[in-house]
Amino acid sequence: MNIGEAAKASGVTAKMIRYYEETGLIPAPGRSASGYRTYSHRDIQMLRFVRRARDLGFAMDRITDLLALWRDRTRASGDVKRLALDQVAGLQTRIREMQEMVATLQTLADACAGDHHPDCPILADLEGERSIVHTAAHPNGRFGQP
Amino acid sequence: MNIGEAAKASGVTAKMIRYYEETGLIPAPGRSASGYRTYSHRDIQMLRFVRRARDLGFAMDRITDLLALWRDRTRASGDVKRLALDQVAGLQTRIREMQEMVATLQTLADACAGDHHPDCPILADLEGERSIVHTAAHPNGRFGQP
DNA sequence: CTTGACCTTCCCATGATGGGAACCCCCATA
DNA sequence: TATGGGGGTTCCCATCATGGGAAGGTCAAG
Repeated sequence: MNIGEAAKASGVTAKMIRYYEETGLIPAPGRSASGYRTYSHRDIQMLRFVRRARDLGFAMDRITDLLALWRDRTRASGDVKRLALDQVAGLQTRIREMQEMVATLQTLADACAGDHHPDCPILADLEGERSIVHTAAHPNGRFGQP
Repeated sequence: MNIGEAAKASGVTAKMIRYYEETGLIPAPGRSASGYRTYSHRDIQMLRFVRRARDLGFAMDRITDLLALWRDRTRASGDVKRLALDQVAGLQTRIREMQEMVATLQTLADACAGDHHPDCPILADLEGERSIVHTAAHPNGRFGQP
């Protein structure tokens, strides 16, 4: 299977497949005589695996861990489950942060007439000395991994 | 006010203040004789504004719009409110996506013994032909703006 | 043999942020 | 007055996951 077919079969673009290989997330596949990458059924499984893990919001380094467990026939399912539950916890944290944003925005919007007049509590709050905006610490980048 | 004080007063790092200026989000401030940037009270208000808007998850180009309305004394508060409610809608979409991920992960984790045995429905699902993972289209990047 | 669809590598860009180097400026204190 | 420390300035590089595109090689069908 060439990279294009592998991409179609796995849902990972050819570009991304090469990138994952370059960064060591996945091993380099075999090559045809003319230098084309060739992918086995197992490789497709692996690519699908990565794709799905991404769809669950896992960061790349977590996927590295998941793949290691996937390949390890002597793994403990408890290790996999822990990664999954950690991910749940991380997602829930970010969900909570966004829900706070929604609540704040909704409060501000409720206080705003929303007509043709210029007076606007939303802008007033954003510019002011004191504000209801929860100016939390966002340690990793902005909102976490994805 | 030099950039360091402006940073402290606004909660935006000096690095970010320069970056916002470079990208045109905020206008270039005055300079002292020796080339130091000097910030007025109004500038501090503006930086705080940007900071808070970021804390509410607004993308930079939306903040550009918000700043334009902020400066425009003939704005209609309805325009501001619309931006706020759009942001609420966007956040809610992303929240829903993440809640789906949580639900999927939780389902998989519940099916996993989580013991020392290698058998793991989580890994099995991720690698398999069919999966319960909702492989949605994530058009903008991964999970939307921030 | 040509054509078009594929593959290869290489470089560049994104958005928001941080790190750091090399250099300049200002003020207080010895 | 000299010096030191804590500012400031610009410039470059890195991140993370992804896409775009150029320049050139390969393959299969017509």
